[in-house]
Amino acid sequence: MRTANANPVFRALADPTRRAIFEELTLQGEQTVHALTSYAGVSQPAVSKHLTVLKRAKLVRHRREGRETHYRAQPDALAPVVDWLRTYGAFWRDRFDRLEALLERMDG
Amino acid sequence: MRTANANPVFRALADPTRRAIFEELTLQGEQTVHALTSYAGVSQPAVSKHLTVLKRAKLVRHRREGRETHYRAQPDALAPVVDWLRTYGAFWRDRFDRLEALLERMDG
DNA sequence: ACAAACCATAACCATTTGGTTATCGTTTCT
DNA sequence: AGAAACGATAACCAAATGGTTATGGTTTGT
Repeated sequence: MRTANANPVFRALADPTRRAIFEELTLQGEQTVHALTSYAGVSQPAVSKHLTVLKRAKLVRHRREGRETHYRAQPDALAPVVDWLRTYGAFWRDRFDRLEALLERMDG
Repeated sequence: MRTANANPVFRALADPTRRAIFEELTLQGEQTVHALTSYAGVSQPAVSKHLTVLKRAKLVRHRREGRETHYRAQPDALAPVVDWLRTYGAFWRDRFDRLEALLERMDG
């Protein structure tokens, strides 16, 4: 289960509107496309396209309910980014590693 | 000192060639544009442009030495991404928070 | 002094991206 | 049944992106 392809995730997070949508879903929970549209300040088709990109990165899931589609954040899809930071964010790596060691000792 | 603008950083990390350059600088240390060019598999001007983007995100620093320019990674510029993950990566937030608490107790 | 090496910039190009309006298929409401 | 709401898709467009070759300015080597 080690780190899926990071590229779609980094790509998806590169756009501020997309990040805003993901943030909204994270903070407020599941939302319809309609609700997200009034939040995002762009047209409904634009939101649908952003959601498609987020979907490809597995950062959101959707659930159809009648005529509406409910989207929710899937934050564990951020794992590739966390892994990447652990490997290349030298400044942070030590802290991550110390965390892991400590947690394992605690959990053990 | 809380979290500079995250956008240039996310943008910079969105391109795989740029990530590869940053990774190379992180793992191998300071490098000239020439060295990075043979590593990256694109033309020298392309590398220069990528370095400019990384520079704007403060992910790299450069140092002129005669006719060559040495670049090195500046991984603490990843801080905005880490902060963002702490806020919106709900799945990871607990671990981050536990880390902070533990480290503070240890350092104290 | 001349030539070569190094790197940034300019000029250019094809593709991708993020947005729009228009439309279509469903589902719900009256 | 007919109208309205919801959301995905199509068609389109301007701007941004990532790449190229050409060039120019320094610095180094002969």
